[in-house]
Amino acid sequence: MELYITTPTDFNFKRTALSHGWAQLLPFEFDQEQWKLTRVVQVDNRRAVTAGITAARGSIRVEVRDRLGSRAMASLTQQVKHMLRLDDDMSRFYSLVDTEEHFNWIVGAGAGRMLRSPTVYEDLVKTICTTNCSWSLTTKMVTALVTNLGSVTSDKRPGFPTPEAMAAQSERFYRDEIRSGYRAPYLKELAERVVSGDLDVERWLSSDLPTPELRKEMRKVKGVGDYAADNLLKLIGRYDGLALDSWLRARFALIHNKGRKTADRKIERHYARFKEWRGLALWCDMTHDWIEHDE
DNA sequence: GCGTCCAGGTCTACC
DNA sequence: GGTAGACCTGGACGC
Repeated sequence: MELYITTPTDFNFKRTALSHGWAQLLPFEFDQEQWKLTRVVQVDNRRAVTAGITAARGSIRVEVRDRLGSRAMASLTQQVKHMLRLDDDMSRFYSLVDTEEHFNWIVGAGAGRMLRSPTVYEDLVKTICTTNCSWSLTTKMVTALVTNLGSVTSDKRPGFPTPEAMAAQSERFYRDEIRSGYRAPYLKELAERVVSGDLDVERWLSSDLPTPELRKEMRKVKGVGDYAADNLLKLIGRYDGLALDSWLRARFALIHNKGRKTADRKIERHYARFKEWRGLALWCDMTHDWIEHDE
């Protein structure tokens, strides 16, 4: 069965799907030939389904092979909208960048929506798996988590593991099977805190806390430092932080400083005029050429 | 094939 | 508040 979700006029499916590396991490998969995003989605407590997501005229087409009831369909719709950020209001960001020659392509391209997972928990685990390692190791860790612990759909695709499934594993499991190294105790502790109710990371999405305070909350999670917290803030829709990592620093140096190493403060000054949108302005600036032809 | 070096963020101890 | 060293893995490199 299939469903169609109307998209905002400024939405660009390609730019969103490939906004950052998340589409390469299970249980996301991206087929660049067909421009199809595949994602395993947990539609209720018992069932996960595979959703094939493609762009249609003025909407998103979501295809599932399973028959779903109305509640499961509503859950699927809500999660797809969340992942693609269809409810995000980009108008303030667009009005800010539209006045600048170097940035106004963002408006025309409909860029700026960063793909995210259905849950903050998944984004948090994945972010921890991006720290202090190569992208190939991140991919290995996430693949191992999903294939070892994810519940399986009717077409045998594993979803992202629940906090309960992760909390039930030993630290040794995370070291030996997931290859997460020193992150092993962090991942186990995080899952245990979420299961016990000590930590409710989903509430970060609707938190009233000012961003610096929320950032402090995030940094209390073991394994979450400056970069990881800023990255998570971006994924929940707060773009005050730049989330500078080695790739971004090198990329900025290449584009704006003739390849010379650049101090973080100089990068911060470069985007300061975008105020609470500076992290998004930076990200769009650095990924402009990821899509050859915008539509 | 083996050993060594290095990159990559965060944590902890220390000043 | 700032800094140094440890943490751990995989890739690059030299032998």
